[in-house]
Amino acid sequence: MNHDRIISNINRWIKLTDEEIDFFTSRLSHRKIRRKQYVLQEGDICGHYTFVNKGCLRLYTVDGNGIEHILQFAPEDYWVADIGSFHQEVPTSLYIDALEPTEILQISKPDLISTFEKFPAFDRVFRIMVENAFVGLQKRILQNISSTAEERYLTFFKSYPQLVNRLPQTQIASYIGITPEFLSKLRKNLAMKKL
Amino acid sequence: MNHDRIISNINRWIKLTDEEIDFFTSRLSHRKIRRKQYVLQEGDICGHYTFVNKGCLRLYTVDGNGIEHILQFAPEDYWVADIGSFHQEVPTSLYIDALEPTEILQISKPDLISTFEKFPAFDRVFRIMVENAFVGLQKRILQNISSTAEERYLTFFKSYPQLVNRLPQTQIASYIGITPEFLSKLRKNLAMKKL
DNA sequence: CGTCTATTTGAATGTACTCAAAAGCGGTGG
DNA sequence: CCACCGCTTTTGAGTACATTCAAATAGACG
Repeated sequence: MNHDRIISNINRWIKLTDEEIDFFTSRLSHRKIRRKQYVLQEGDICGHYTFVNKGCLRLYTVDGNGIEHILQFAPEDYWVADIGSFHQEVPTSLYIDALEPTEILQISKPDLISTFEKFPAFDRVFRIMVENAFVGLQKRILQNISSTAEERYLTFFKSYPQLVNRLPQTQIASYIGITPEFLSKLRKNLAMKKL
Repeated sequence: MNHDRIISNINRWIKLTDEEIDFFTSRLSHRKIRRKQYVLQEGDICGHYTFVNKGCLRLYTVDGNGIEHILQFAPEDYWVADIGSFHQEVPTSLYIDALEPTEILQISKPDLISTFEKFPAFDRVFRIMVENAFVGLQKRILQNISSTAEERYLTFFKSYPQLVNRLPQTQIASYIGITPEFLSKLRKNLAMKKL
């Protein structure tokens, strides 16, 4: 399996030694996920950090009315996990599944812990990764509490241009927190404004 | 200055040695902040992690219409910083100020970096702290995209019971993303339901 | 080709906001 | 101790934003 993508992903934050890279990549397992196949289901304990090499996953909940609410899309070069379930080893209330045929690399919790113990640089790598994700979530919360649905859609459009024409609109609606019907109407309005 | 609170805050995640604790606490600076005084202003580079020993801070933005949107309340035992501005050393778009007379402990970026270099355990401490904050933000996003204002208020009520009667309602409204007028109406409805 | 899902459209409804004004409340100075 | 000031909270009417439900249309996949 080719580890170029995950290595350059990590090297973006910290320059690692060959020894560190070899140790880490030797712990990775490779999996192919079919469309709609689950990587994590409600009730499971999240036992891996998952890196997407190809394809696209999503992280979401299902509420009491059966409506899905998407927390994160994870296309190529993204990490995904239920961090709370992973670290505290409690059952997750989230799902991860594939929106497309997807190839992933995973590291298990024991392997990640032993990596932290052996090479503290990885504590730093994962600290920085979470910090960046944290900042992204803060921006999203500000959007949600301060903007209309139209503004949120336009922000999504600018932030993830490669995903807009790749994902079904229902998924995008679920991510920005509106109904698919209303997103359809928003898009119609936007199209009319621009003509 | 008394460091009991911050030490027990950190020991919650990792048991530190006396040497680690002494090194860390010797780098902390103590400040008293008056009500409405700024700890961070838009345009500054966030140069410290701030721990609240007493009182209450808030982290927020001001939008183009002059409306404040609150990202975080930081009462006793909470940490607050603009993590993005801190790590990438870019000007912040956030404000931190005091809702009450407040006492804080701060560690500067150079001191935090040197702490990380000398004692890698602190990489882990701060990784775990950010992970926990991250999980909290995920829950808040799910609330925002899946719930009505009334549900969000009730969740806030359950999550921060000690803050509900301590903060002005305008601040809580700003946190859950509604107008103060509408929060007032919600509370009236809730009071009537329960009688 | 047929089936399943996604998208669009419309009417009716509910949720939340705006603006304006009144009422309540705490602190400060005379 | 009272009167006043500034700020928060409440109230109401009118409006805008977003949802629900139902049905029609369009696309995608096997």
